[in-house]
Amino acid sequence: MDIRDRILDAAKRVYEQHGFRGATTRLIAIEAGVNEVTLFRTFGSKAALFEALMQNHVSQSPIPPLLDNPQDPERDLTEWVASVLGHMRDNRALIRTSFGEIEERPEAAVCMCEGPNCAGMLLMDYVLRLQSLGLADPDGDIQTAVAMLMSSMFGDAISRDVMPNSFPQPEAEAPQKYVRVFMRALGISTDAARLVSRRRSVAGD
Amino acid sequence: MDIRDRILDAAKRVYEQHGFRGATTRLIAIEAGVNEVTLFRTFGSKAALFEALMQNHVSQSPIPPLLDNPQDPERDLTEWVASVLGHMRDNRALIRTSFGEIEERPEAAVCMCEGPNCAGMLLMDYVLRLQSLGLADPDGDIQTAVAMLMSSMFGDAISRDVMPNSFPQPEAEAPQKYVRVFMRALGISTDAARLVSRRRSVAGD
DNA sequence: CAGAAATGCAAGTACCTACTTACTTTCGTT
DNA sequence: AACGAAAGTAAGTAGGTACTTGCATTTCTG
Repeated sequence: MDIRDRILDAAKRVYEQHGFRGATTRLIAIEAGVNEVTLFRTFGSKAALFEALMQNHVSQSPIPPLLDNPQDPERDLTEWVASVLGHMRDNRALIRTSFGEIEERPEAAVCMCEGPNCAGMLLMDYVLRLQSLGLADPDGDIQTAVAMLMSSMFGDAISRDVMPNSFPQPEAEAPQKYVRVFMRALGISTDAARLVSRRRSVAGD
Repeated sequence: MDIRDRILDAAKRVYEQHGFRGATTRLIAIEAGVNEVTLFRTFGSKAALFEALMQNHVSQSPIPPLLDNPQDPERDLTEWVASVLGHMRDNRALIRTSFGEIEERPEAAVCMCEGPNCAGMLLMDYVLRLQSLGLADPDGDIQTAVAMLMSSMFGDAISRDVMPNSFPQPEAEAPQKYVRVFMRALGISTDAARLVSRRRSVAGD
């Protein structure tokens, strides 16, 4: 592994645990198994290191999988929520730490928001498509429901380990439970889904 | 104002902005308008100061208002959500900062969770009461819906200023919107509410 | 194998940190 | 006016921080 990447990796781990101020160049160098001087020779300064770290993170953060034409909404949504929530959980320490430093270093948090922001728009589009297909109540407050589902994933990802009893159990079934409540709020019933596939197969004949 | 409280107040402000490491005793003393030595004479150490700060915060954090017997669920819930969300918003910097330091100093974050934890239980009780009164669908996933509403408030409080477009607009109407989606997910209709008041008034005759 | 580039090592700079000590000033109470 | 408690002031300690410098060592490359 490249020494640059090794330092970036170490910096991420140390940052997650100690924050920007606590992530001393000495700690990062030790964690990376390199000399502290090498760190400065490679990145120039601590600030530059963290800039590179953030760029690195966004560039290799998987774009949330797009949802193709709705077929089985519950299955599609559950799979999607599981994926997005999984990604958020994997990065919970990073999200928490950068959010905690919003006041001092907003860039990091803003950078962490890009993914969820984009994911929310995808979800919104998907539900609007459902609605225009007549598979969701025409008077449902989609915008609010989407915000709530996104917040549910956000909250689950960063708070579950602190207050586990406040979240759906078991952890693995959370995506399905969130999706079911979400669908119910928007009047997307499983029956409607079946109706569609029937309608589709008829139209396909 | 007592000098102790002045220091505690200043410490809170400085901590919100700079975190534990960044909240130097020097900065706190300047912000409080007292000498740094006075700070140490009053609290003994920086650690003790922050312990006092947290105790102070929980002690003067208003217990979320209890919900009495359900009358107009939408109005009750909206009022309650507005109050809880308002409190969370007021403390968003504190919540974010302490959550960001969970890995290093879990006490602070755990302390911030007490309120929401208790609020969630109150909400759950309320909805269970609605359900037992036949005012909510008997097969609704109350636990999940409550978790989602709590997460929605949490997310709104700490993320709205970073990604305003991802949350219901305008800000002031967010509580009502959250509650309506919540009620819909659990089959608590406004009609049901009217039904009750009618039932009540009949019973009262 | 030779030269160059990358890395390690030891030491040092200038500054910040929590915290202490010794002394002086302010101020309310008697 | 006298006393004592609470506050301020100045200085210092011991350690940590980002970052630099000079030189030895390794490692890669032609």
